Amino acid sequence: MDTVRVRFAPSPTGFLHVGGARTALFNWLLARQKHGVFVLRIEDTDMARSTEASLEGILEGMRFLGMDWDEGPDKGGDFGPYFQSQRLHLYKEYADQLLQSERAYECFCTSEELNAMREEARAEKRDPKYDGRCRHLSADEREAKRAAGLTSVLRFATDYDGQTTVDDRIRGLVAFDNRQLDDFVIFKTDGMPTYNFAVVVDDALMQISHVIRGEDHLSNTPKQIQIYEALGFAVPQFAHIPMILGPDKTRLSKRHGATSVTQFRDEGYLQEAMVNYLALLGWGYDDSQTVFAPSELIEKFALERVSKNPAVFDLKKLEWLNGVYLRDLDLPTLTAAALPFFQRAGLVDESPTTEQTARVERVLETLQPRLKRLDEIEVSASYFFQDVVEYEEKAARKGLLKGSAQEILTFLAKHLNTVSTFDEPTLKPVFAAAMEQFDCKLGDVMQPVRVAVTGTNSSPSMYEVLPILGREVTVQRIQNAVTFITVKQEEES
RNA sequence: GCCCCCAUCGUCUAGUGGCCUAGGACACCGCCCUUUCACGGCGAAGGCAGGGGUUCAAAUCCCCUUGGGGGUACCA
Repeated sequence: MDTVRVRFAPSPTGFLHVGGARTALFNWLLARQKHGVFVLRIEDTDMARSTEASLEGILEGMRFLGMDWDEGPDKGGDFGPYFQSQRLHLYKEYADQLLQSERAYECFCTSEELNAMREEARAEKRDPKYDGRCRHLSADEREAKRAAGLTSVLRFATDYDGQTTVDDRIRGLVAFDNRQLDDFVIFKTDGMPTYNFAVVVDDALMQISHVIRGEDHLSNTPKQIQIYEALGFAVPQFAHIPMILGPDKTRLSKRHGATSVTQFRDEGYLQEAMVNYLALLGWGYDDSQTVFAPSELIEKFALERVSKNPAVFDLKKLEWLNGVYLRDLDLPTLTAAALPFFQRAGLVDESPTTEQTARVERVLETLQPRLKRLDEIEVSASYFFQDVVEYEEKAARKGLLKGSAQEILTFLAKHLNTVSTFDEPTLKPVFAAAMEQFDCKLGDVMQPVRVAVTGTNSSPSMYEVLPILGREVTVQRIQNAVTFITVKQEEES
């Protein structure tokens, strides 16, 4: 079998978004599974919108997801260059070939003319297509227009007879009537080729075997097939994968919140979780499995199993999956992944000491079962590193300003000061004593302590939290809470 | 407008004519575990868009309607 050569061809006009990443992923998975080649090609022919920053963002996103490319920027390869802006001579060459064979022609129409043409067509309820008026200009007429200083574009001389059929790996045979097409532009006045032309020249020259891309490209495929044929190129296999939608069922965009891959990384999503979730968007394996490690995806991915219908991006499921992967991490790995988030939150120094790192590790051990995103750390781990300066209103009301909380805390502050070590075996008797003394349930003594030391009413077990904080801090925070209660009570009366 | 694609629980999906009284996962709800919050366990609720065919038999095949998405650029 021939080598599988696939490509991801983003245009550097924004960040790598979820949709693009999913397209890249399907290409990458196929390449890796078939021991083929994954090409990254930058489609930067839109001079006005392409930026260097976007390119960097896209590469960063690709790296974050672990999708390495065999040919492309930073890598080179035998089919370069991999920036369309550097392949102009190639597009020129093939455009000339079309000119020679009269499958392309110069068009001198201005945009005003074109607009008028479309308006008129609409008014007469005809399709707003280019009418081919420059197609049969004589050599003399073209010369005259050039002499008059008119600029021109190159248009493809479309074949209007019959149908063009796309043989799609996912959708089967899709037929288009050629009369639907028009003589589309292949070279712009700015000297750049248009997408529909450049993509064909590149995919053919780069010997791409499978063109896997979003369904939004399906309707343009017949145009491209006509170019392949006019140029005598072999037509690759096509696979148009479904779109990704927002919760409102419209195409996913910034309006729907985070859609940039690097933003997800910054919010504390793991590479594996992200890749797993993206794979699930439009692909499924069987009736039982949803968690797939990257290596498993490479093994099990199949174009045949890609769904035909658009998928709604479900942040909740991504979060759940991220939690699954977070819980699966061993402590050193989790610590390495989470440290930047502690630093960003100002909980530890930029160059943490070994004691700090050890503490972070201990904290993570207790937090791990409830972690969904790493950026939650800023909130859920703060009390391990910083004083509790205020209590959540609800937590204070239910945990401190109720029942005998003040007496219980006073009792605890006194007795916790006497225990030798500070761990579950030594702590337990103290809480038991408090329960007996105040004739109450364990929760009645734990909740006040929890609020006192964390400021909230949700945290890991006190038997885990207290040893990490140590006796001094614990007792201090309990005393602070007692003072707080006293002040509140005075305010009341 | 015209063309193309699509249509199973709220969401992602399994299902390729009988195995379907339609399976799983997330979310939701309830219960258990429990010092809170999570985690975990158990359970409930929830779907074949509608209408016609074909067939002994249809979620599965065909047609229509409806709905959604995409294309129709000198964007990609």
